[in-house]
Amino acid sequence: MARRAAQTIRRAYDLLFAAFGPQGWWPAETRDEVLIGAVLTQNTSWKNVERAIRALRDADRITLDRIRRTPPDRLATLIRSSGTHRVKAGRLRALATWVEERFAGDLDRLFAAGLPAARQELLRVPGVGPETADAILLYAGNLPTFVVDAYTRRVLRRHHLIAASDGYGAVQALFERALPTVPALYGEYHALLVEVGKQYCRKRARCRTCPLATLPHDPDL
DNA sequence: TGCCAGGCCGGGT
DNA sequence: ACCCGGCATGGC
Repeated sequence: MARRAAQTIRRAYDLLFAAFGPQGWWPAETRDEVLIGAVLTQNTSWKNVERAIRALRDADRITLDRIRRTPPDRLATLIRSSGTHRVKAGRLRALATWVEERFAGDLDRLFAAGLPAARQELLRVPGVGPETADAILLYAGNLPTFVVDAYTRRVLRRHHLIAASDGYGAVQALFERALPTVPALYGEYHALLVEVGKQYCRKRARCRTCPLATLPHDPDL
């Protein structure tokens, strides 16, 4: 039961890693960029986020400190390609302001609190939900918290490892019980799930040739 | 050509 | 405690 699910989770990692190799996530050059990208990619394809990141970089505003001091309208215009840009401009400013005021702009102070304290604090920032918080903690802070996103759910659902009604915490706990507590492993696994989701879960027909097709699954889920 | 993407929030039941 | 609409651009 739970034992079997854990084995499947570990087996799936091996299959995905064999198929795709190391992903080297998060795609960012600095820790600030991880936080920025984590907000920008909310319900948005990474492709559109890349444009926004590029615009921020070209405008020399790709740090939390510069974002905090950019007028909301100006910021919204720069990140327009990421969709829901006025909402995200506000969220970026809220996050940047919070890091400055609460930690004097030093992310080390946030991450030094460790889990679960840093997570609980992050979740109080408006615009930061569970996935965004976990992405920040894992990829910028190197803290072992598993990131659960829409692809993760879809893949696990398809392989009967979760129920449709399972919440974020339940899915996360499944991974964290099945795997050794290693941030690099969590990070690699999440990236692999996104990759397999993008390539094989969008169209039902592709499901057949997915690296995970040898595991029990249902393409209709 | 609609539908959806690496969510989150607020209001209504 | 769930459920739903809003946010919004660009790609397939």
